[in-house]
Amino acid sequence: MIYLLEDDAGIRKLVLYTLNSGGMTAEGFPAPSLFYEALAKEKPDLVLLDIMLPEEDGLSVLAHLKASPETADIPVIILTAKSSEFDKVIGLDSGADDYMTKPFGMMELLSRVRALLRRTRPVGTTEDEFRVGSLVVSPSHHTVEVDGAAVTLSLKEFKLLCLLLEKNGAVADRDEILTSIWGYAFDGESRTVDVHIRNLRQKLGTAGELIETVKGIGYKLERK
Amino acid sequence: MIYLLEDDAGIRKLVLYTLNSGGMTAEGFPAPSLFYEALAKEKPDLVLLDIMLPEEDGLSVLAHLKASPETADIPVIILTAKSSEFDKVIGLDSGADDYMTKPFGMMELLSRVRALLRRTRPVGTTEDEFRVGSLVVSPSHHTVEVDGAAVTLSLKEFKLLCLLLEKNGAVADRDEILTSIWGYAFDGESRTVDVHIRNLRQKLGTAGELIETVKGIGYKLERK
DNA sequence: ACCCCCGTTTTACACAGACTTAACAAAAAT
DNA sequence: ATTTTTGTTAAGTCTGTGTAAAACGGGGGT
Repeated sequence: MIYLLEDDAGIRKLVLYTLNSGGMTAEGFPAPSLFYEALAKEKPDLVLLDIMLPEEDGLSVLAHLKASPETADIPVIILTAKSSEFDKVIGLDSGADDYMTKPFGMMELLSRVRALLRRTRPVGTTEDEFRVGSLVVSPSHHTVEVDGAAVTLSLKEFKLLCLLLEKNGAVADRDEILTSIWGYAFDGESRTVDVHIRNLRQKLGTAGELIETVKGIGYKLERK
Repeated sequence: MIYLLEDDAGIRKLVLYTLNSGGMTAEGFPAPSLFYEALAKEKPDLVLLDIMLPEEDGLSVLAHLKASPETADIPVIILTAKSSEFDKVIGLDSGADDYMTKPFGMMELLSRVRALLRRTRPVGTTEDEFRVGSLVVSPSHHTVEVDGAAVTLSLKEFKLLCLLLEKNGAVADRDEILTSIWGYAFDGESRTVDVHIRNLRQKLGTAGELIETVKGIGYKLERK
């Protein structure tokens, strides 16, 4: 299911028609309020987001999506009439996965949607679940268990944990962690990463010992 | 490492400068032949590919990349002056991961390159591992084994060992070691390198004997 | 509009271990 | 034998990480 948030009825109709013709199911919303309503009921696999909206700015909607662990993983393609480079960068850095400048062609839209779905949902990968020792993590559900007990993590902590898990035992160096989770390089030194690692280790309890420090490089999570 | 295949020297210089400033290593090639040559030696993490090229069409180069299993996984961003929708679809459907139309801004380029590397990195889990005698070293995991037993090395020791392994039996002279690991040339004489070599040999135990001193030059690690 | 709460970032500092240095011994080269 | 280069040791310095606590900032509730 693909959600489209776009106030222009003409574009909305056209895009929905294109996506449906392409074998996907899509639903359109003219305003954020309706979009949020639908979002509460069912989480889409992908969101097409217009930046210029009546009630609320599209980037604000994006921020909302990324703020909640429930929806942070949903890939987003930004649609915009502004084509200035600044907006593009802002869009990409705020968590969007792709963007398109109006007017865009329907074939290109299909290509990009397909490409993004392909990237985020690799073929037949339903088992999105990491198991390491007593630790069980499900990125799609945003849940973490240690010895069967649920653990609540903040967004950054969760992302950090997922990054380490994805590395499959390899070391994630500080730069990689920063650019991957924070999206940019800190200027000076900062204890930010350490603090989050510490909080993670603490919250994970016994499983926290799985996170190993590699001095001078970064951190890794031993796959056992 | 990022490879850039682009015939325009001005753009090439600009892009390389941007990428390097952004903390990435990049190398540029004006023609496919040189690109292929480099490709045979080292596979890049990402390729920026101009469509309009002298010798060979860029899409043809892309097809070559996708045809070989060795290089099919390398993400590609297409650079083009044409902006027709048709070309975009062609580009994306032929296996490119992203697409930029000239003239593009350098900040946008950085954003896209970073985004793409972020997406593709966890997938291409390159299992790199050196095996020499009883010694097993994995740079990405920062682990060292001798006769099956884990050995803990400090950062400098580990880098030193990796350097020697990468030389594949050839001698690493002191200057090379210093500039490669310490990043500069010492002014006066110092026993720093010797001390680290000694610690390495000691920590590696029996495998320490693999490190040979080449008097007047440096050190080498015999590949068996 | 205000305040509070919580996630996040910053600041500051202690500490362990890594790194460098110096001094001397040993080995190889001349 | 003398010089040059490398090995070894131990001491001192320094860098990077852990940790606590305070500052920050946005969102939700009152």
